[in-house]
Amino acid sequence: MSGPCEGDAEPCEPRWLSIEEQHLWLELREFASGLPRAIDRQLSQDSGVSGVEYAVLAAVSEAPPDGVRSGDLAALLEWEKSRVSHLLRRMECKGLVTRCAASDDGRGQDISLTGAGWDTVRAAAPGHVTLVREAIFDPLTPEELAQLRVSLQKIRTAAVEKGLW
Amino acid sequence: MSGPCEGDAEPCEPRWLSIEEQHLWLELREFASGLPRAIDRQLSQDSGVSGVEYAVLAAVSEAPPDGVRSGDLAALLEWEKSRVSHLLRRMECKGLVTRCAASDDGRGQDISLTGAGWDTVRAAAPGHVTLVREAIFDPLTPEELAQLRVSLQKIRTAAVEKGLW
DNA sequence: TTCACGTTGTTGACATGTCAATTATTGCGG
DNA sequence: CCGCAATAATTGACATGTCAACAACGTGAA
Repeated sequence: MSGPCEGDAEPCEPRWLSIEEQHLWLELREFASGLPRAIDRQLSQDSGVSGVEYAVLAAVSEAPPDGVRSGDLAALLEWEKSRVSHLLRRMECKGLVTRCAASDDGRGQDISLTGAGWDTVRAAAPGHVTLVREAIFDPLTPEELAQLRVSLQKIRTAAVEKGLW
Repeated sequence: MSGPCEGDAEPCEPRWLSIEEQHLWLELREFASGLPRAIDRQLSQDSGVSGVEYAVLAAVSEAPPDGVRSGDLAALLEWEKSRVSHLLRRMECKGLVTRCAASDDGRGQDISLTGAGWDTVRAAAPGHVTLVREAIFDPLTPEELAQLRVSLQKIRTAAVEKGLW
């Protein structure tokens, strides 16, 4: 990241990262890969579900009781529709969710939690919240938390505006 | 995350997340999944390499010219050894890196960049740095950047201490 | 030397994600 | 009613990551 054309003459337009910037950048990448990994480990060890499975269970559990559309789930989670579809099929095989044809739209599928699905979220939620609290909220002061949220929002907003993200 | 046992009587030990906390948590997860995705898109569109491939190319390019050990690479990137191994095999097939038996240790493999590998990093680096700058460093003030790094470090340190991460 | 053990790295089976079709249905203009 | 573009979701091929087993090599003590 210090730039493989440091000494070049011609197109040295890009402003390479300083040492400080490199450190922050490294920290960000380790965070982005480490956080999902930590969540995954805790959930699979303690509750037998992966992080993505828990995300679906949690999302469906907070939806109206008559079920959610697969597409809405994909939009909510910001995932590919096919990813949701594959995952739902596997979760249906495990008996965590059910898919039944939507009443109003013949194309749609209404997703709901099974009894086992509810049991699993309820069993997994406390440990998950505890992990999140210990890892994120406890180590930082309220001011730091507020600032963190602002910074992340700025980053994401800027990226969306520029077509990245 | 608001807690699926809100009204329970017995084991309501976990401190559920407030609305504010839920928002930050959502922002963090979207960040953790969106950042790698943005990097991946930019790199594959502009340079024909995936984000992970670029990470390896960059890491090897900054190593001593006689090559790096596969294990050191895995440690540096905080990846599984087998992940590095699989990826290196694919990158060798594409002609980006070479693996030759280490001179001192018969088990080791010294990884080096091929000419095409060097060409690829050099071509990809400017666009990559520009993306990082536009997405991360430009939208935030120096104070915000410094605070961001501190916060991320605190989070990671605390998580490592507690055996999470 | 020799043998047990730790280290280095690879492999294969499997879980998961992405992308490009494909299917089925809806809604709408003619 | 018919045709046809848009929508909802699935499917299959493929890329990638994980995990556990394995093979090959080094190291040190008996």
